[in-house]
Amino acid sequence: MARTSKKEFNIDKIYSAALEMLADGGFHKSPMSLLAKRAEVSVGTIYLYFPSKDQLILSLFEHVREHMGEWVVKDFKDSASVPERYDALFLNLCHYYLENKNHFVFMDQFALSHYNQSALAALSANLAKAFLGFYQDAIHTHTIKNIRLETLLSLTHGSIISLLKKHHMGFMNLDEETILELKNCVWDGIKLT
Amino acid sequence: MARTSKKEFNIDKIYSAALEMLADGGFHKSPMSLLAKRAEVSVGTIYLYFPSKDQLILSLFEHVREHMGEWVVKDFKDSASVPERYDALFLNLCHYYLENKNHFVFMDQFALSHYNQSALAALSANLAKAFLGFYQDAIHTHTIKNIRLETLLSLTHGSIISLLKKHHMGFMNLDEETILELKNCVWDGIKLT
Amino acid sequence: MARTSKKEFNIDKIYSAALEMLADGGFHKSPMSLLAKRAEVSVGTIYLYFPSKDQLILSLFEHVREHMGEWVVKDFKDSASVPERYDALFLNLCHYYLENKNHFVFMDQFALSHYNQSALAALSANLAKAFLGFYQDAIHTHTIKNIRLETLLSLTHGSIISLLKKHHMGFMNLDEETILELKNCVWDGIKLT
Amino acid sequence: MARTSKKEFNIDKIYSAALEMLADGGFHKSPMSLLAKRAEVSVGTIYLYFPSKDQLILSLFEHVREHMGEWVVKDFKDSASVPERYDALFLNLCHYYLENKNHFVFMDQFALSHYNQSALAALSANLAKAFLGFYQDAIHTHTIKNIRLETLLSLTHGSIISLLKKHHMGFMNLDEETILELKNCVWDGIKLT
DNA sequence: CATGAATGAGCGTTCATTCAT
DNA sequence: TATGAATGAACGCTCATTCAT
Repeated sequence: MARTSKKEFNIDKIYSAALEMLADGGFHKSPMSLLAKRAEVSVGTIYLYFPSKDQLILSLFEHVREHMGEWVVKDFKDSASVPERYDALFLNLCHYYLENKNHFVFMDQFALSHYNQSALAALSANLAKAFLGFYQDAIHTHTIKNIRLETLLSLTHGSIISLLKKHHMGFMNLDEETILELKNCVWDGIKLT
Repeated sequence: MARTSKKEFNIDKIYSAALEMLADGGFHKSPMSLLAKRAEVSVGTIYLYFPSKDQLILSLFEHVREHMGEWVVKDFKDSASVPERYDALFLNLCHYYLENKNHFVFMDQFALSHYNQSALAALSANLAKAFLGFYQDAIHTHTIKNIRLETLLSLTHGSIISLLKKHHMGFMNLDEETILELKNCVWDGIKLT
Repeated sequence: MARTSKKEFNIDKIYSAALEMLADGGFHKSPMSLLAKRAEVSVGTIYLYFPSKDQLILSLFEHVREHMGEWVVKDFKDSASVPERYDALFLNLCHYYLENKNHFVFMDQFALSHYNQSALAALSANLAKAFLGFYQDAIHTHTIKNIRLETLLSLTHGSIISLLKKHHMGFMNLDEETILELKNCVWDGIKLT
Repeated sequence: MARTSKKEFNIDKIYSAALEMLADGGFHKSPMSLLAKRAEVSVGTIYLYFPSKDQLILSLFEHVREHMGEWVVKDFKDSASVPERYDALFLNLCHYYLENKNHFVFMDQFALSHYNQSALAALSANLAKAFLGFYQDAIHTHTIKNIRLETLLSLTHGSIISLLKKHHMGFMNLDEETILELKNCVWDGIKLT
């Protein structure tokens, strides 16, 4: 227990420090030595838990993906109506990215660039399942247009990410009203009559 | 004149080589020595024209922005109707990104991360003017909803970029039909009645 | 007693593992952590018995020297004739090195480079005594030429080591016939008519 | 010419410094940074000429082998008698190793260990040719015993190396008389009648 | 103007050694 | 005693930048 706690504690410190550091300075300007300093462990300790910097990034990606997946589908009910599920997914995603700036910046810059493998790969199993469930029901019940999955994902995720980037980069202040504005526009864009 | 031509010729070779190289391997794996080799100039020559690698990236960003601005508003008429102008902007943007993979990858990975300064900064004066003109007319004539500029930009650019990323990363093949699908959805999302 | 046994048992395991490891990969590629794993003890345990890696090598050298000394002069009789003693020393040495590859590689690569101190230091007290006894008798009885001790040692040991290196490195297969060939040549080279 | 000279000058400085450094401290304790300091060039410069530390060692081995090969067969005449050629090879080899301590230590510790490939690989083409020519003539004219090539090489090289190691490690002082003593013993060991 | 050899700070990674348990 | 997680100095190597030619 003490062992496990210590190990998990260290890994958590490393993850947190990595997210902060990468949000601060990007992949370059983020040497392992600085990460060690920020995480308050030695460089050697990082290599005790991760075989390389690349693997650390990969593990961090999976860590964030899981964290995001759990958070976003919290209170999400498969039995809810399509519009309710759309609202839940859209708003939860926005709020998650809004409240977890470091996660957002990391996912945007690293995970979604060359570590990623497919369109849905950035979503955890939970989240992908919720999204696909919503999508199939919505199409099947003629609630939304029968468009390609990629189009739908780009419409929602793409616009959300774009808006949050503006917010986190300080070009604008993203308030709840604007979030709803975007959500309604996207909904109007995909709904059937 | 001959001098100027030589200089401009070299700078063009450097820009082209940089875009290729960065699309190939990202910012790391792109040393100045390799750029020099690809551009068929010496390292020293690059430093004659650009004071540092960072400044080169910045200049490249402006170069691409201008190029894109000129291309996208080609044949664009301020006097056309709002829907026509929407179609022109949307489709031109899509086609430009589709046919200029290196520009897209560069703008997405580099320009929009550290180097950018404001929401519209990624658009050239030409393009920003065309977009704002369209936007004001569209609002004023009650053709589209009166939403924030940022929301509108994220809806269009954000979803376009998201979809093109999927295409250029090889997760999907983006055909004309899908482009139209996206364009229509976005339009349905922003149009008034 | 049980304590001592445990300690000696551990030290033996460490020595064996070290010889294997060093023969496998040389001094580099032989971290203490790997040694600990191979010896099935913890790193800390090794440092209980040896103050440093260098000291461990030194102790290992002495261990091997003693082992070799005991083995080579087994059945060696000071009362035997000079040629008989020559044969015994020469052949025993060859067979020892032949059958103990790890010892040979270690003595050749490590012990004889930095850690050694004198010409005879590589020989255990036993072996040095046997060799010097043979040498003095042989000179005194005019059985061999009156040459310098170092010349004699280099003739025998040097050529034996050279041949065994070829064998253990896989450049040749050292059979009994070749050993005898070498032994006879050396003998012809040092004997007095 | 100036370019070539500068390059060759640097490479020579690197080779010399490497030989000194390796003789001083072995492969470990010989970091590239120290080599750079000793060679009075920067680390980067070394990597300009050699792709890696291992390749540098390999190139150095070939450099020394060629140098040795040229030196040892200087004044060597294929037409000389077998005993004359034996004397020349034996004594030249001894004198070369005697006067080039760093070369000797390097060849003994590195080249002959795991960078080497075969029994004759440590000899340059020149030297190998001279040696094999001598050997074949000597066997064919019944001047020396018909023994395996490896045995012969180990008798000569092995004993020479062993004796020179004692000298260069400071255990003895190798004078001309002792060299002749060894040469004669080996000759007596291999000659026919 | 143009070159590219030379530089050296800085990187990712290893591993001998320590020490809290 | 015995452990092995933790340490950080030191390594091999890269690459943005400079400057003699």
